[in-house]
Amino acid sequence: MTPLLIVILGPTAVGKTELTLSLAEHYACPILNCDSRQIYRDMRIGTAAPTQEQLDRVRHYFVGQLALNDYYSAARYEQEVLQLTSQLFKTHDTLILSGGSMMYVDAVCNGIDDIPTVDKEVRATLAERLKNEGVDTLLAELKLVDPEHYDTVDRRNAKRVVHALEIYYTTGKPYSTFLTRKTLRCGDNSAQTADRPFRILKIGLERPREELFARINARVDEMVNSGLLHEAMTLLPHRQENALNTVGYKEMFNVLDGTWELPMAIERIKKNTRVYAKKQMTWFKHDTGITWFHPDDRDNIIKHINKILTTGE
RNA sequence: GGUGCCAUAGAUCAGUUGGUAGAGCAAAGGACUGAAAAUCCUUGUGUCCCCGGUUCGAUUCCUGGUGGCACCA
Repeated sequence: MTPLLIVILGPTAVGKTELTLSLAEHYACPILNCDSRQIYRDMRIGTAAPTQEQLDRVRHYFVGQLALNDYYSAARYEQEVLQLTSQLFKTHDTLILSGGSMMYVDAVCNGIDDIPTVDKEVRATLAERLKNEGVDTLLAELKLVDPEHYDTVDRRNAKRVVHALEIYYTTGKPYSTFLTRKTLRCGDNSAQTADRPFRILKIGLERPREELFARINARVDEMVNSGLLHEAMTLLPHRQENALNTVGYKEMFNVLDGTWELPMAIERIKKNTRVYAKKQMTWFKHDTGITWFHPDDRDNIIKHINKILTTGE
């Protein structure tokens, strides 16, 4: 029988953590967390990472294992997950991957093109040039070195323009030559599905918007009560790290700077979290391979999984 | 009870020297290939409080009403 990777996904605060724990206990399997921020140490409160008590209940991977200045990416996550699953499937028929980082989910389920990692110095140089010369100069340069990508790139998005140049200056080859799939996103008709030595079952969790937003607001209040501001204070020296370019911390840094009052920051965290949840739903909406459930509908979720399990191949 | 000020988008307000309106915020929609909780794009019709008057035409001016705020009794 081909092993099964159960992927639990959905917007932030929908209730993935609790349901996933419950499923992991039911199927006696570990959890592969799929969250680009919970994977860092020292950001526990603001990322709503699994608590110590939850970590004790079920073996977790990809939680709190990176330092704030460690480089990471969706591609690296894909590799590490594939490596880990090849080990874990020796002793488990079923594994659970759970999280809301859209690109990470798709990298695992769908694969991601093989693009080199950007050279550190190239990145620094281009960041400096963007600051001094502006996007237009870099855009003109991209047009010269990679006209194909120039045609399709979002030219208002400096980050994309810069990245294409980073790849060009790192490898000497145009960025577009590394792209073999039309799109990354799952569910797109043009998307290729990666060839994996396991089956993938995608379960989406959703709630009515008002219900989800109420949970987000409540969770932010909880974070604040649990010491989010203090956590942000301890992280302040590392604020320039990408890991901390994250909802919850950005706003609290403003409070610590004295530019915002705390209530203002709390409102903005709630708002920005709602916006993030909306972006996640927009992304996942396209994926026709997802079966959607309410997080409270545990029995039907298990029924659904069992049906897939018993069909074997 | 008297006097003054205010009444316009979800809330806060701008504005139209009379030709039926607009900002920031909130909200909504979308894109997405090694930094993705990132980054970027798009979207503002609403009895301009109500009845009447003046006017070719009133949200704008005038009378009266209603509601709110302030001050005086």
